[in-house]
Amino acid sequence: MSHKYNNEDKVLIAVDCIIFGFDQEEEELKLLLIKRDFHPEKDKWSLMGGFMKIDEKIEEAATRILHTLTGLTQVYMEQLEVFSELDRDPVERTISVAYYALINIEDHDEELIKQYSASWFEISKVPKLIFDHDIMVDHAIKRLRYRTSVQPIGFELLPEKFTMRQLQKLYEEILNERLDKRNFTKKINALDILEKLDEKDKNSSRKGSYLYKFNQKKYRTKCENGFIFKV
Amino acid sequence: MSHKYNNEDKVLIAVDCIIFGFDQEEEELKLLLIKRDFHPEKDKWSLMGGFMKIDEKIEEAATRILHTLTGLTQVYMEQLEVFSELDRDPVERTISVAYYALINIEDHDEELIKQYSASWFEISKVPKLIFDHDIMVDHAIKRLRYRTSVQPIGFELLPEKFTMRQLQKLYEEILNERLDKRNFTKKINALDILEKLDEKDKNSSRKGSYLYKFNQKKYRTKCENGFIFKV
DNA sequence: AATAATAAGTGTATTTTTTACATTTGTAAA
DNA sequence: TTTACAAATGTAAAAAATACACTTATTATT
Repeated sequence: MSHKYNNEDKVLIAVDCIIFGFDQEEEELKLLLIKRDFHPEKDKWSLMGGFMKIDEKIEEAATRILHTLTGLTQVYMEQLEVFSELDRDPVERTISVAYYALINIEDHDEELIKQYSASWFEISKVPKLIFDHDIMVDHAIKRLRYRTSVQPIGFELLPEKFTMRQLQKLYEEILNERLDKRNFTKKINALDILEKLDEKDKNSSRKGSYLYKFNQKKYRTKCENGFIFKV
Repeated sequence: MSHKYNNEDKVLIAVDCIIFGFDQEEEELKLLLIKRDFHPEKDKWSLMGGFMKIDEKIEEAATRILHTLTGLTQVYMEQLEVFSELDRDPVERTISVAYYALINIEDHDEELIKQYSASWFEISKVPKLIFDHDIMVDHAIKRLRYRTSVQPIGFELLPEKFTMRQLQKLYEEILNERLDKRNFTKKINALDILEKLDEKDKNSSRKGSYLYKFNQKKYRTKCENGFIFKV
C-alpha cells in the first residue's frame, strides 16, 4: 500500500489450481489437468484456472474454481505463490496466484471432468503445459512434499478409512522414495493420531489388512499440548 | 487463467515488505517500520509498501520498494503470500503480496530512513500495525524460522565477517530459544561452509574471537553433490 | 481335508544424531 | 603478577533412525 496509485496499474488476478489425487488402484499420485477448448493454446493441456472477481477473496476464487471442475467443496487448499512474468499470458497482462488442492480422487464429479475434457496424469507423465504452468506444478510438488512431512494432510488424499499399506504407498509417491514397512508402521503408530478399526480391507490380500481412520480431534488436542507432527 | 474476463475485476497489486535486520550492538532481531505521513491511518506504524506497476514483475516491485526505503539493492527477499480480504485497505480494493527481506542493518541509508520516519523495532516490541500488517509480520517470522533452518540465509543479516558468537546469537533470536555453545559450534563446523579467518574481533573480549566468512562457492559446490543444509 | 499361495503383521540390534555438561586458554587492565 | 572475562574445546549418555526376516491369517486349489 501507499498513497499514490494509478488506475492503469490495475491487473486481472488469475488463480491456477494444481489438483492432486491419489489413484487407489494404481497406487499413484496424479494431477488433474484440463484440455483447453478455447484460444490461445487451444487443445493444449493446462491447469484449471479462472479469474478472481472484484468482490471475492483470493481463497474464495480458488475454492470456486476448484468446485467448478470437481464439484467438491471443503477441500484442502494451500496458496503456493504469485507468478507475474510480464508475458506469462499472451492475451492479457495478468498475474496468477497458484493454489494446490488435495482431493479424494473417488469423490470428484465425472460429468464435470468430461465437460472440461479433463483427465488425470501420473506425476511423472505430466505433458508439457501452457504458460508457466509447468513451473507451478514443479513448485507444488515440492511444497506438498514439505507440507505432508510436517502436517497430517496426506489423509486428504485418502478415503476416510484406509490401510497402513495405502498410507505408506501414498507417502512413497509423494516423497518419491521407498520406505521400510516396519519402520513406517512404527513411526505412524508412535504419532498416535490414527484410530485402528475392527474392520479389514480384503481387496489386496486373503488375510485382509486393518483399516484406520485419522482422528482429527485427537490430533488437535495433542497439538494444543505442544505435539508436533513429523514424518 | 480462463477465456472469460472482465475489466471490472482488475485490481491494484500492493507489495508490503517485512524488513528484518540484526542489531549487532543489542544482539536483537529487528524490523524496519515506517510511520505513515499520509491518510488513511496517518501517524500509524506500517510496513513499507507500494504498488506494482503494470510493466513490472512482482519481484521487481518488491525490490524497488525495498530500495526506496533502504537504498539497498541485491537484497535477499522471499515472497510470503497474498493477502486479499475485501476490506483490507479501506480506500481502494487492493490485494497485497507480502515479501520479507534480510538486510545487514549497518548498510542501510540513514537519510532515507529519516525521510520516511522509519525506525527499527525489536520483534517483541513491534507496535500495532495498520491493516493486516500484523498478520504479515507474524507469518514472516514463522517463514524466516523455517527458511533459516534449511537454507544458509542467516548470513544475509550479518556483516561479511562475523564471529561464531554473533552467528549463534542470531540463530537464537530467530528461533527464539537458547542454544548450547559447544553443540552449536560443532554443528556449524560440521556443515563445512564457513571459512575461518586469521583475524579476530576484539570488541567483546580481551582474548578476541575468530572471524568467519560464509563461503558461498563452497556451499554451491557441496549442494551440487547432494549436500543439504540443516541447522 | 490338506496344501499352496499371498500379503499382513511384527521386534531387535546397530548406527547415527542429538543432547548435556565443565575446564582451560589468551589477553588486557589493574 | 594478578585479576577478570569471554573464547575455545571434547566426551559420555540418550534418543532417534535405520537395517533387516520370519510368522500368521486367509482363501483358492487340489
